[in-house]
Amino acid sequence: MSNIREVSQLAGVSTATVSRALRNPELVSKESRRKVMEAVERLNYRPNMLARNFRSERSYSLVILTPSIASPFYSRVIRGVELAAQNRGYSVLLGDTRDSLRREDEYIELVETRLADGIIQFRPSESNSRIARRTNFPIVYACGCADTALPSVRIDNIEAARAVVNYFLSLGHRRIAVICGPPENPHSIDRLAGYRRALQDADIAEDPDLIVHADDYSMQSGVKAGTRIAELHDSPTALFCMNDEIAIGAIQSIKRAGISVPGDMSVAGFDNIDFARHYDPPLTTIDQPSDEIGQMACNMLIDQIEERGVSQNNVILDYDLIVRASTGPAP
Amino acid sequence: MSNIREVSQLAGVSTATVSRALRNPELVSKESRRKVMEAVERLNYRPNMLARNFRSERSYSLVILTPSIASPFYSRVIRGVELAAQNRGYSVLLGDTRDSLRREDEYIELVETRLADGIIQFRPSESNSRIARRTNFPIVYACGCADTALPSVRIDNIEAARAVVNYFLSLGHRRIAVICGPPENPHSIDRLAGYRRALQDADIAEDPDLIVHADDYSMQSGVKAGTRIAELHDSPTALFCMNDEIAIGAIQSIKRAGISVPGDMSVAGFDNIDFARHYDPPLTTIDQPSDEIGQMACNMLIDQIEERGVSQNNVILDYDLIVRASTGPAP
DNA sequence: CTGAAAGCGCTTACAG
DNA sequence: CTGAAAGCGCTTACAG
Repeated sequence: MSNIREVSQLAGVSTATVSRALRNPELVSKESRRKVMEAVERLNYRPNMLARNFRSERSYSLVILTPSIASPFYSRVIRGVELAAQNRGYSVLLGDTRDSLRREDEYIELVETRLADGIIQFRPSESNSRIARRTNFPIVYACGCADTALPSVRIDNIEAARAVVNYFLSLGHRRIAVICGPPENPHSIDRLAGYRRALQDADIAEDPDLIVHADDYSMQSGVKAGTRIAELHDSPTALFCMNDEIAIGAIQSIKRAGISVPGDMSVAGFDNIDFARHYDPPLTTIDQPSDEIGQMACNMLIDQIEERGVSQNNVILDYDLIVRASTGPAP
Repeated sequence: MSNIREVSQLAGVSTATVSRALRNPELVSKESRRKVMEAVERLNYRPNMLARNFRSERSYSLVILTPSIASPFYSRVIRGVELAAQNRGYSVLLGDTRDSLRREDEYIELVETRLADGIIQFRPSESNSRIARRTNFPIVYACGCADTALPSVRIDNIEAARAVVNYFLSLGHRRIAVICGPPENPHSIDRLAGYRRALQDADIAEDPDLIVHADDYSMQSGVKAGTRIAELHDSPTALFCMNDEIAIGAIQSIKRAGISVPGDMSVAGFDNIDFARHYDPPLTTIDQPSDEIGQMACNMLIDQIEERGVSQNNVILDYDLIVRASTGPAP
């Protein structure tokens, strides 16, 4: 592998000129530039980025901290991050934490040891997080909730959940159930707040039987929670699930119990994952602008890194209620 | 930020001793170790990995080259890669190529400029690839086909496809259709070969009408291809789809056309993505050991990097035929 | 516009 | 077991 010295010798200039010709061509005469480029070409020289990064004290990479890369929703946000990062010359390091704080800590280490310039955090909660204690590095929260003062990009979960329930109400539903994620999960808390607000505004008393918590946001948990909904004595006519996977699992249980969707019960999800429109029935859901969230979070993070100032932006993007065949008028 | 010199001064030893105490503690006396650790603790010293990597000419990171991270199957393989990488002290750089050769090239640059030590390639075909021309860096193909001489981890696609068709035959089906991916796609080629072999062995003449090519491996393309299957004059009683997304899209079209699955037509997929078991009907499919493929590919790559020898291993893992409710006896 | 030179923070052969 | 010293390949203030 050739280095900058060999290039400078072949080109008959100093290493400084080679460096300038490569990084800041405008600082160098046309003639020098030509000689350097020719030498680079002949030697098939590729700069050693390990040296460059070390010298410039920048890794030009970002860590994505996510509970699971294998989530249909998050993986789309990650694509957005990655696109924006590549456009600005940054690489993306995958930090699949598998919900383990130890693993998360290991990825935060990457920033502390300079292997990454900043973090995009998908986990909505700051509690127990090492990040909560040491926020002296660039970070942006993506897809989070209102509970962070740090820069973030997200939708308004309370309003979006409220929109779903209001839509049910407009169809004449009065007994509306909800399947949340885990009780302490910030998304669950916000979306449940939206559910409650909509019911209150419609003067409908809350029925604790209609509020079910799933163990997590998986289809499997949706199956389990859906079974409980299907077994209710006084059956609801509508069901709001806090993500599409839970909705899909729940519908499976509900159909299996002989309840038709949406004939007997309307079901809505959240996120608008690719599968939503291909399920049977196609799923009414909240569309989050996943790509845009990812790109914006990434650009905000890089701005933060490059200007070395901490912006306190909390960007709230629009969601869309997508109506499909899984919901209909109250029976 | 403190550096190694400050630590050495506080500990009263040389920087060499600090370095050794941190990387090869066994080379250093217990007493020195203690002093160093104490100083590290007091200064909250974190080694500058940018310097360490530069010095040791290693980035300790790998690039994953994938057409899309937002694929339910690949994202699970990626999780496996990431787990194995973290266990061995490597980071994973995301190379979502979006099927663009220009983007793929930019990621290969990372290896050429030392920012990555090797590549895990998911794209099965080598044609048009820069990799095909410059294979002088560590690389492992994951989930590929038989067409590479380079190290790889995969299942036997021909045999797996054959197993699906043989299973259809055992249920009494004789008119068996197939929806492939794009014609030039290596997975399509292999799986179609398996389909053909099974039919030949059963002395069933091939009917070109029953072989349909989808534009890609998406559900949307499955919908389109499924429509063509549903419109066939002499309807098949079984349909093999080359991945689960196509199968899901196809089933949607088929059901919409009034054909019951599996009553009138059995449908099978490939990959066993999470949604397969939650679809309606739950999907018969080929389970690929995604996590194991990812971990093994990663470990093979790191072995290659660290031993600096190119192993020519082609590892072929077992698949499983998972029978669910989307398939049944021929009508 | 250009070059000589210092230096980024480590690691590692070498000598003791 | 330890330290002094060289050096990895760049970048960049400095002087001209």
